[in-house]
Amino acid sequence: MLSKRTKYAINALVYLAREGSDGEPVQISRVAESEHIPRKFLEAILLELKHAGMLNSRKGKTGGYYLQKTPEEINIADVMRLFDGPIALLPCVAYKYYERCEECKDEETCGIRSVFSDVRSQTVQMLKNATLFEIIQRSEKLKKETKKKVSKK
Amino acid sequence: MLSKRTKYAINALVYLAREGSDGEPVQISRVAESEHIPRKFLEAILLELKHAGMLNSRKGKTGGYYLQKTPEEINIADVMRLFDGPIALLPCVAYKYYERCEECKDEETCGIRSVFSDVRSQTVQMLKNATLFEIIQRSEKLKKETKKKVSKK
DNA sequence: ATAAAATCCTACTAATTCGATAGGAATTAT
DNA sequence: ATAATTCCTATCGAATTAGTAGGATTTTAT
Repeated sequence: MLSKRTKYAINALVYLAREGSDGEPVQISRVAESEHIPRKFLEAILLELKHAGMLNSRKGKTGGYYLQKTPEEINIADVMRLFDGPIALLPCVAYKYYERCEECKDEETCGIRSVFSDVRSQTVQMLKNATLFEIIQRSEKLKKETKKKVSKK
Repeated sequence: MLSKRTKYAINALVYLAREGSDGEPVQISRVAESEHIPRKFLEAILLELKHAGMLNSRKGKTGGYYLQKTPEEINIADVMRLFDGPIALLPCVAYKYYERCEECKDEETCGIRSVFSDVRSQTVQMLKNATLFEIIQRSEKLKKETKKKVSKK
């Protein structure tokens, strides 16, 4: 399961992609209140997203956070890796975080590894495609469908 | 990432599927040594697999563990759920372990949920197909391919 | 200049989970 | 009987997670 850090990060990013589309910075406390995230905790999360190059900030009185990249460029895979580490379920099939399985006899012919390698590929592909843009699009599509349902009743 | 419990469980199950194909029980210590799993830790794991109906055991002098189901019937999804809980990355898209996301405003139109719902479906499908039988088959196929490579050199 | 308001940074903490061990009870073949 | 095995409960140390505290730093507005 995703850690709360990652969940909060995704929600904050989506919020910033929506609210801060004019380029004006949004204050931490606004994001925290709107998305129901503990203020101080969010502070640390946004800072880490900034260090990772996804966000930028302005300090001081009119300060706040805003996207450093476009919503098309920021994807869930990168956010997950940042906070939760590898997406792979086994270290021996991880890409950035590769590590040999201690107990493994022959990595090349391991059937378990073969299975989890496939799972990783599929998952990473889907999460790379899941950009902030894609998420917002999906949600808008779902809202339209809900409206239809309601008006039919 | 998988917990060590789950990794050990999968390795032990594959071992039992291979070694215990005659139906004779295999001792814990044999599995532990062969798969490099701490003996006492493995004891608890096998017991849990028994309680879940995947293994059975014989007590006493000639005792040990053996598969309760066929290798085609035991799959990785069930093993993972047993030790690590839900396969879903968000509680709101889990099947057996469903829980609402506290901070979520509208589950029905949540773009994040939509993405992770797709990821879950794909992952579960792959892991359900990953039976002990499938794993052993894959490993044998890989061994053949390795032989070819070696003999070519 | 100064005060106000924001981000930035370090350190700490309580609770939970994880991996593993210890010790003995129950069971069974010889 | 006894030897060898599974079964069961309790415990432990280390790591991780979620969150808090407090103040340093930076910037704007007056």
